[in-house]
Amino acid sequence: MAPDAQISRLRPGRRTDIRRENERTILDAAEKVFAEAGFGGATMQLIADMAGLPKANLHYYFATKEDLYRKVVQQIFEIWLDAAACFDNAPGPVEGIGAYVDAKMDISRTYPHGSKVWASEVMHGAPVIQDYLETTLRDWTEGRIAVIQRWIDEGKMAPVDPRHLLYLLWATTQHYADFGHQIQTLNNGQPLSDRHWAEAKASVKMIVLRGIGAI
Amino acid sequence: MAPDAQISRLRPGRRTDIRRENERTILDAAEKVFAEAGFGGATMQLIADMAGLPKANLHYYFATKEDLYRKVVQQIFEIWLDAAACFDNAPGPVEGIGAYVDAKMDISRTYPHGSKVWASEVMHGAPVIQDYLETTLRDWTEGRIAVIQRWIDEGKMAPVDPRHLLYLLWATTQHYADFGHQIQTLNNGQPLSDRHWAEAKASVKMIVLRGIGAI
DNA sequence: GTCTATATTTCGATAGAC
DNA sequence: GTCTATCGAAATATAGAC
Repeated sequence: MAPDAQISRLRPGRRTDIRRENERTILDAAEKVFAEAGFGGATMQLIADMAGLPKANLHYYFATKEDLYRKVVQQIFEIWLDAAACFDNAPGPVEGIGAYVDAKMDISRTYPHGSKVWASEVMHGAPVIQDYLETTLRDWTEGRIAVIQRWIDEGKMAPVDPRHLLYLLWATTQHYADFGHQIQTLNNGQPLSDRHWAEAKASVKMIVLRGIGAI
Repeated sequence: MAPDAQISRLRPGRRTDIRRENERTILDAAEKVFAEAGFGGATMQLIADMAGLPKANLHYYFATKEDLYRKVVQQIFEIWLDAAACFDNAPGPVEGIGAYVDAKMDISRTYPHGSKVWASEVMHGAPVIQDYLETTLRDWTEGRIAVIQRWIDEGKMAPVDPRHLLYLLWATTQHYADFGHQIQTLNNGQPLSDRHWAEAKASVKMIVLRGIGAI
């Protein structure tokens, strides 16, 4: 009897664990390669090498290159949605938008690859996740616009267009991930330090919160 | 004698005109295809079809796919540099930054493809134009930081970090080009109208100029 | 300077032994 | 579940007639 079969009987969840582990390894490698090369520039061979697996194994876990790509895009989108919780239930813009900027900036630092894959997908016309834009993202946006409008009506901030304020927040926070290479080059080739990131967060919050008349 | 040779002798500049015309046609087509498909996703065949020329002609005017791509990236970079003129010689941030936002927003509307190609190039680590980042862009940035710092010292605006202010301006203005598809989707699938663009400009300028304490 | 035909390479995907 | 070998399609680039 093969050793694998023995272990499989001793630990019934082993087979599922292997699947989950390998899928995680492949997804992480894919996120990096898709971000660095784009969908067209990425090759299954590159992803396989990055994951340390034979190319055929990728096709065993993900039927096609597009399936794998779709999973990568979904990941970053869910991370952003989760981070938006701090936006709601906030008493006013200082707390709500301040916390949202902090969360988005942390994500840009932690998941720069995912942010780039999303940006690339949208830039190319969202061929894979157009339905997300039209349903989940649209609903989320309308909900946050309502919150901002309420703050305006309550006199907690100046009457700026909530939609363009959201665009400014998305653009600025994601810029630190998507254009991270440019920022690093302008920082003498060095990655931003903890202090740099803290300054970036503070600068963005200062300009935005004062810009909307909240402080 | 072939008709071409006749014309060539009657109008000595004809041959150069044909070259310039064809190069322009190919560059325009390439900009669009590179923006929509990325470098890896773009094919010489797609660009040739878009330009209405046989694929072999592209290789006659541009030796390789990468040569053609490099020219496209250089184009948008020069357009942005030209637009920065309004930044200098301005008496203060209201005029200088206000004009810069207007100019960058106009470019985002007029050259959305070029902006996307640039974004894609930087996101992938600037493999082709890294030297531009380290020379021209770095010099340009340092110069504008000095201008902003002078405005701060003269009490014309609040003491915000000039570097992060520039990043916010770049991110926000280019967002309307790079994420134009997302913005259009959130605008009920309709492109932004003249009125929409005017509102976007006004919103950005209002938030930024008030955010830096200039108004 | 133009264009058809093709050489050469590379990629996504699969077959089939283990 | 793993991995080697390979197929068929598609891409870049070029050769050579016109």
